[in-house]
Amino acid sequence: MPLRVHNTLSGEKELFIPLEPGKAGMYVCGVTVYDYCHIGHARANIVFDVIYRYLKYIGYEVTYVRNYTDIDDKIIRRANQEGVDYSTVSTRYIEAFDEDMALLGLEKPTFEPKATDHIGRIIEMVETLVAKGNAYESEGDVYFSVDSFPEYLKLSGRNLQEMQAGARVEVGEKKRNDMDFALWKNSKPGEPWWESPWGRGRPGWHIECSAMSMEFLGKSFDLHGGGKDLVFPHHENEIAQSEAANGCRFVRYWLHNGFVNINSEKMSKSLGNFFTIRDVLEKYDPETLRFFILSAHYRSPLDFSDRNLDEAETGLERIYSCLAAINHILSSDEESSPDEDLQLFISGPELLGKLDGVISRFHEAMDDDFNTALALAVLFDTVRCANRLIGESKFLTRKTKDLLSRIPQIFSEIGSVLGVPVSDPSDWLEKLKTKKAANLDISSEEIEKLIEERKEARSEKNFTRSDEIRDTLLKRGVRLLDSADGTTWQPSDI
RNA sequence: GGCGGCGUAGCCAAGUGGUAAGGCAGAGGUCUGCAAAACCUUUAUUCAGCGGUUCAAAUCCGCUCGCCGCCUCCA
Repeated sequence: MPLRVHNTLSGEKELFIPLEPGKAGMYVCGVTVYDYCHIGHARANIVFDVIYRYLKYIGYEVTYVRNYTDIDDKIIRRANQEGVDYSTVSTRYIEAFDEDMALLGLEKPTFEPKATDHIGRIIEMVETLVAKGNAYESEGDVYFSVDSFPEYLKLSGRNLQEMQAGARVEVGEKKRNDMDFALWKNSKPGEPWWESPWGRGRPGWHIECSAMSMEFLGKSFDLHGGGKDLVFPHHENEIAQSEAANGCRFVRYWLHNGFVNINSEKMSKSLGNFFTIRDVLEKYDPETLRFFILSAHYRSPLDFSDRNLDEAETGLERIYSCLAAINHILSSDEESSPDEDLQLFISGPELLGKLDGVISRFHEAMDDDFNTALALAVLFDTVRCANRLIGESKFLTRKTKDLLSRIPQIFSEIGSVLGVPVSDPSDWLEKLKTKKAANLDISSEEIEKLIEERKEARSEKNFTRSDEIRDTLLKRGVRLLDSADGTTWQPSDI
């Protein structure tokens, strides 16, 4: 099945046909670097990371550009508050962003341009727009004239007249039309500036993305992504600038991810209801966060809560437990006899059939507008079937092992696209245990001592005492696990 | 007010015309001295409500109710 993507421009899923066969150009609006990133940023970046990886996985040569907007009102305001240069602020948060993305396991885009490295391009573009009559200078500012671009608002499906009638649009005497937006801003005293034909100034908000995408991907390219909240005005304005300046279609497919919500409300800086990526990674593994984000379709809202993260953790643990069990079986040197080797237990054929279909089911899911939730379900389906085979096999034949050995390979292939699961199973499980154990108020020596005492009690059939020890430990957050090999323990809230 | 989206089991979540994926929790079972853990099995005659189109609808159309987003910086 060919790839289909939901295009905001048409509001429908469309067949993905790139400009050049075999190649894909993709631009994603990065962050304005004035603060630490929150989970909403994590979602956007993880979603487009997966899209980038999937495009490569199905054979496209992808050029992926994700910018840093490193000059903007909020950066300047922050710098003024701290009494430092704007670049001190932007540099700090660019580094923080890079660290966060690395922790989340994101692949590096092909290019990560900064707006301030492309001021020349931006000025050229503004000059073109002025020359073509789509923009005008006014007291050192340059504005885009929305009346000069008849298709304005085609992405968000709004109506210009109605928006102008809206009471919330501020009247600016410098503008010819209230809806006109700044391409270039005259810099006030104390603000950073660059020389331009209109005097010293700095770029407006939207123009940097138009200039940088054109620089790296050309006047027209395949995919442009970002959060839903960028549809208007940011992407609408990008379209107006780019198409007016270049006289051709700007972007073929517009992709927008849904928000992360807190109690069904959008997480945002202005509402103050946000968690930074750093906050969350203190409590949860990056793969858990990724798994959580991918468990919903990228366009749907996603409710963020400890409970939902815990559920994601439990789900991922199920996958890793299965993989660990398989690894354990494959590494054991237990041998069966030659005629037993050909046997496969009842679930064998079922698992065989499943395994043959896993990759194509994964493709189907992802080809349908990157349905990662469905893709994850394919993994669970395989896990259940594998567990059943392991459970009912009285002894492990060569044939069983061969069959099971395909699972880690398949999961690793899928993991290379989704970014989960990508860890060594026992390492990941061990890490989870360690994390939980850190909250206990009892030392492992103490626990081991009690386990030893309980072992003696049990050998004497003193079950009253042994159960007492077990209960005591459980109250302190330690769960005992009896097995044929002896007793081990784990934190009880796993 | 304008535009857009959503409403699927206790919870999370796929499915957008052919008779409800998957996960978590719950229940039953295997195992166990008893447990726990693990694993297996199982859990929606029904998709917010009401009408309509159709041989057939959670899926299409209309209306109603509820929630959310954008319209101002925002992933």
